[in-house]
This record gives sequence, structure tokens and C-alpha cells, in this order.
Amino acid sequence: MSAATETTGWAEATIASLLARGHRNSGARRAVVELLGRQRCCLTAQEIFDQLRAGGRRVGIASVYRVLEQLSKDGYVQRIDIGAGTTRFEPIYAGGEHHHHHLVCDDCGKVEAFADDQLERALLQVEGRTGYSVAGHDVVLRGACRECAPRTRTSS
Amino acid sequence: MSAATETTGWAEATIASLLARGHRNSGARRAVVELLGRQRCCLTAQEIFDQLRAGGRRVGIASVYRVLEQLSKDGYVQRIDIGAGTTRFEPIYAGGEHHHHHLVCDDCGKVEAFADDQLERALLQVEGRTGYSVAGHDVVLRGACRECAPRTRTSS
DNA sequence: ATGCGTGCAAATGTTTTGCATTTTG
DNA sequence: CAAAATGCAAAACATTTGCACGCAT
Repeated sequence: MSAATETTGWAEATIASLLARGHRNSGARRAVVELLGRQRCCLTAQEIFDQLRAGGRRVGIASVYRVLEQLSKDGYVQRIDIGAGTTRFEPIYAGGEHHHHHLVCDDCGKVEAFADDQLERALLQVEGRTGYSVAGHDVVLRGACRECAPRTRTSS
Repeated sequence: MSAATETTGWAEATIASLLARGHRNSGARRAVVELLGRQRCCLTAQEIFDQLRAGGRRVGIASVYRVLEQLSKDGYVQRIDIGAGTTRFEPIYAGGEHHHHHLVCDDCGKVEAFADDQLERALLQVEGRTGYSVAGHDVVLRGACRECAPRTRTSS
């Protein structure tokens, strides 16, 4: 409720919410949540799995998917479909803090985050006109990044 | 070249462009292009495959993917990642005609199109600020549609 | 006839499911 | 101790690739 939605705060708040909902506080889930809370941008399930393993934690990739599915369904993480065949995940901060969208380089595959208030306002307005009860939105800009742009080939 | 970018026109123009590029005018590709040209909104590769088969055409799903890959690479169709694990495809009309984005019902899975000029303007502005050479963008609004919204359950 | 484009089948990669076992409350 | 979570392996999907053959040019 406070304005103190720190990078670390998300993981703690999420674990607390899960406990409050009657879930147990055990290994894999906590590990995934804490890892996500430490990240700056979106990760794939495989990346999460690899990092946990690299950190010595013995988890199954199925658990990673199960935790992500649950967190996503309950609104703690957002699924991001950059379009490379794998879904990415990132924390959703309370109060819309750190809300952002993504910029993908078609050439080198790099993913960056960006935020823009005017874009958010435009989205909010459209959302009101749709007739849907809009729960969230996703914006992906695709193109060539600063390094790749100069030598982008147009065809083939 | 004319302003006559009709629903039918896209398929014809696309086939013509392909011929001009030295490609052959043969079975599967033509079938996929014509089917896409007849559709109102985005389709999955599987849906395209099924519809072609249902229409008596003997195509392989690999060809469908190959054609879609080529059309997408050459800028004739757009890949859409709604986020359900499968990519969708739809025609890109010349001159940005019929440019739109998508509205997805989390409950029943329905996908609708919407367009909004102000949103496009906001996107254009952000795109200029990114430092990327932005080639395209994707916006997906997720929520509950008119039929599903009234009985949406908040949790589990 | 030449070779691009195709269909089929097998390979690849991602995500999900079944089940026995461990862990938490 | 009972129920929830987990890890592993297998299954289910989505997409890509290898290859021999057929069809436009």
C-alpha cells in the first residue's frame, strides 16, 4: 500500500500475498519469485530455470512453469510475447510502478524496456472505448537498434 | 498502386509482387495467399492448414509455414502474438490501409480488431524517441469481452 | 529439362501432464 | 499425518528441416 515498491519489495510482497491466500511457502516458488524480483527486465522460463540451477538450486523446469502460470494468473507477473516462440515473464509492481513496454531488435534480438506517459494515456482512452473490461495491455515496438540500424539490409 | 486496396486486391497484388520478384506461381503459396486475402482477422498456421484441407486442397503444414515465413519476411503479412502459444498471421495492406490492433478476451479467447488514430499518433511519437529504427508495432489489449465481463471471476 | 516449390515424415524446441516423493503446516 | 508442491520423465503441441518428387517455367 505504501509508495515503497522497491525492487526487493515486490518479491516480499508477492510471497506475503501468496501466504495470505493460503499457499505454502516452499522451495521452488520462493526461489522463482526471489529471482524475478531481482531482475530488471523480462526472462524466459528457461532462463529462470538455468539461473536457479546455476545458483545451486535443484528445481525442475516444470515447477518453474507451474509457478509462473500461477503468478501470472493471480496478477503478480506479466507474460510478454516478444514473438520468438518463447514467452517471457516479468514482475508487475503494485500501483503500476515501473510499468513499461518493450522494444525488440529484429536483427540482434535484444530486448529493451521503455515507458511513455502519453502512450499510456492514449491506451487508457482506447481501452475505455472498446466495450471490454480491459485488464492489461502489451505494446511491442520492433525494428533495428542503434547498433544494428546502420547496417540493416532491406531485403533477403 | 491505386487506392483500390480491396479485400480481394491484397491477394492479387501480393501474388503479382511475388511473380515480379521471380517467384513461381504455384499451388500452395497461391492457396495460402488467397485464403488470407479472404479473411477479416488474424489466423494461425493451423487454421489456415485446416481451412485449405477442408476446401479439398492437398497442402502440407510445412508449406503453410514456409509461405507464411516468406510473406512475413517480405512484408506482406504481419505476425501477431496474442500470447496463446501460437503465432497468428494477417495481411498487411498497402499504404497502411486497415491498420489495426487486437483485443483479446482472456475468458473466451475471442480476438477482435480495433483501430485508433490517437493511439497511432502516440506510437509514432514514442517510436521517434527510441533511437531505434522502428519497423512496426504491436498492441494487444487483454480483458473480458462484453459477454464475459458480467460474470468474470476475480480469482481462481 | 531444370530447378523451385511442395508434401510427407522426422527432428527440434517449448510447454504441459502424470506420478511418486518430499516438504510444509 | 494430510495436503500441497516438487522433480523427473514422458506427453502434447508448435514449428522447422531433410528429402524425394512434381509442376511451372
